[in-house]
Amino acid sequence: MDVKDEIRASGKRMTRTRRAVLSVLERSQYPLSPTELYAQLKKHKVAIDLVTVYRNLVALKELGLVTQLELHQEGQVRYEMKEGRQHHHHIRCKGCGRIVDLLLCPLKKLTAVIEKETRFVVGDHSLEFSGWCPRCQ
Amino acid sequence: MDVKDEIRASGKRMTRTRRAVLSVLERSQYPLSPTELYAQLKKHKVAIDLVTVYRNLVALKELGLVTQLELHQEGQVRYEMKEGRQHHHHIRCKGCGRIVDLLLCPLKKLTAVIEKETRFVVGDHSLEFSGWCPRCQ
DNA sequence: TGGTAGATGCAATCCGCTTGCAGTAACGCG
DNA sequence: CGCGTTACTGCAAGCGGATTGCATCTACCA
Repeated sequence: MDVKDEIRASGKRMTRTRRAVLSVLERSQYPLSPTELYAQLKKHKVAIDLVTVYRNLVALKELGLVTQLELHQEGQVRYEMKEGRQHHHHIRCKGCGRIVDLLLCPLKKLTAVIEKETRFVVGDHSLEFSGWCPRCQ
Repeated sequence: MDVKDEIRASGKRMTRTRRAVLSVLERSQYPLSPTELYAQLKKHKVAIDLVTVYRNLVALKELGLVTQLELHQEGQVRYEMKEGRQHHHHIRCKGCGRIVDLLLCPLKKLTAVIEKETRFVVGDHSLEFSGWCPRCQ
């Protein structure tokens, strides 16, 4: 089942703007904020309103096609395609803002420990690093 | 050196409102958002403006007396007293919003791995869990 | 190809947080 | 103890990210 079918199957529609939003997200090397995504769309001459970008991101998140993340002390959210990529975290440079994927997650074992200790049922976790990238050091 | 001396030593002053802000933070069992802190102060009949709460939190953070944290998907920051407490993380209930301390941090070793892998110099990290507390399950 | 319900654009609004500025008060010094 | 410096406060206004209401448009299936 491709993306269009997945969207249709949920009763949503594959529109011109939705296609454009997906296309920019797919091409991006790093997670985009709604504003950055909007800017990209404008650069590609796509006629779209910022509100529509927000609403599409919500819809795609509900469908499980994109992941929403909040980087440490950024004060805004970011989105990236989920599509086949495994669970991972990020590190962000305090100098230039560059964001890099971390392909590790040390938290699987930890979840069991936490559930035992707190009697919570653990759902999500958020783990983000910040620091200084090679160029900004 | 007590809190008042620390404040004075940095050229700042121990004012009526700052004392009140510290007092509420010291008594709280969990990290408070600026708005929650403001509400507490009002409840205790302290005459203070929300802006002053914000400015005091910034000042206390600069002094290293309080820690600012951002819980996963909350869209606001929280503050807690640092005072003698060791580095820790939190878990928040998606049902009732209750916040509980986790007295562990599995990330000391991980930092070295990340620095080697990415060539970043790792500064801060943020690790927050959410889930369902015993009562809300 | 027409009907209908999801999607869009625009304007307005919300909410957390910050800034500018004039007036107030903490506190070290004489 | 009172004075002056300067940090602090309150009020109003502003800002940026995100959301909502509503009239209009359009995807898409019968």
